Amino acid sequence: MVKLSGANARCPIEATLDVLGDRWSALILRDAFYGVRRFEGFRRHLGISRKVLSQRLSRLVDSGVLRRAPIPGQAGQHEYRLTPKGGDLFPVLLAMVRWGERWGTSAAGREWLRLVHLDCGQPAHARSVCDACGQSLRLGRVRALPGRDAPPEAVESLRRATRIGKRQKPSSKP
Amino acid sequence: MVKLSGANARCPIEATLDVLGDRWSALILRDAFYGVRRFEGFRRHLGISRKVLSQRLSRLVDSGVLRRAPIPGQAGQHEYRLTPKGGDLFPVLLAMVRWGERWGTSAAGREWLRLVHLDCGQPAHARSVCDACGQSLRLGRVRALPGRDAPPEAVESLRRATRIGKRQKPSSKP
DNA sequence: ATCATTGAGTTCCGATTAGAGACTATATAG
DNA sequence: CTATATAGTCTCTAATCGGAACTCAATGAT
Repeated sequence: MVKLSGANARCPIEATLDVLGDRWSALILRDAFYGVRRFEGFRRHLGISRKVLSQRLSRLVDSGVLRRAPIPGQAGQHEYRLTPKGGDLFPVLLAMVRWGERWGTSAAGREWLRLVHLDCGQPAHARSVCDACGQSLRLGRVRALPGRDAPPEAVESLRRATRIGKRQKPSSKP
Repeated sequence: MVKLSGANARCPIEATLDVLGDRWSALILRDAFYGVRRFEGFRRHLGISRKVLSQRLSRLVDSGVLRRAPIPGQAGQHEYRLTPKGGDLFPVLLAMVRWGERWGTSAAGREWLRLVHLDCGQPAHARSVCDACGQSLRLGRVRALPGRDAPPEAVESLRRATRIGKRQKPSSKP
């Protein structure tokens, strides 16, 4: 929808937003996780216009998260299925479910969706843990630093963005 | 941006998308996690127009994920800070980072961002685990079912959406 | 005291995009 | 042969976006 801004072009969050950053695309993927596969299925469940659905599906296919495959017995019909790349968005959706259940305006306290973890049979509430130590990743305990491949202008741009308002004297007496 | 569709009005993912479903809002929150707090900081780092930034910040404040507070020494100036509700979106962002690092077009294999987990000192890569049993939540191992409070029309709507194309005979001989 | 600058917006304008709905094309059921 | 279902495309209008200019208050510099 919007092209990437230069300095942040490789930011992994923006890369994800290229796929999920549009409301309809996110909802289509949610429906795909629910098991919807057909054009008319998405259209009816989402109440989206055909034009926009067509555009979004094409984009999702182009970006490799959905695959369009003809249905064998049904000539002229096809289905949209998650690729491995698309399936890997599942944790993002799970995190959204968790937040929505906790904080969503009309969702709070209600069980709209029941996720069952087949491995343990319990309701599955997603928790984000550190890959390395297994502890929960909480906001204050994670420090975001520029990575090895962060372009200098991105680092500089962020540094300036966090420094607004702290007016240092540009020159005292030399 | 878009109002919720009736049958899914309480879906927790849609509740989350009310906040994160717009690209700019998501990027503003990302910057907030990076530590950006001021209007001009967001504007400069994101390259967003003042008008849209103003609208988005107002919306994020209205929805309770950011708090607008005056800066003591600096009359007329204020900063936008994450509320607890906003800070709780962190896992969603972490999941996006993870996906972007794995699959993002230009991000794959590059370390643009380095997240350090202060509790263990290692690079923090988020993993989604089941709250109950602690195992990783993988797509095929989680079944999504309608919850206790799912309105019947939502269940019915989804059922129909996943049944498209399986033409059953509507009536055999009575 | 005055002038320039910065922060934080608002307003206006032209260009995009979205959505509603009509229209098309193909396949199958009866 | 006709009606219906799937999967789109096309057109038209309404909303939204980005850009630039404008406002307004508070500093900082001269």
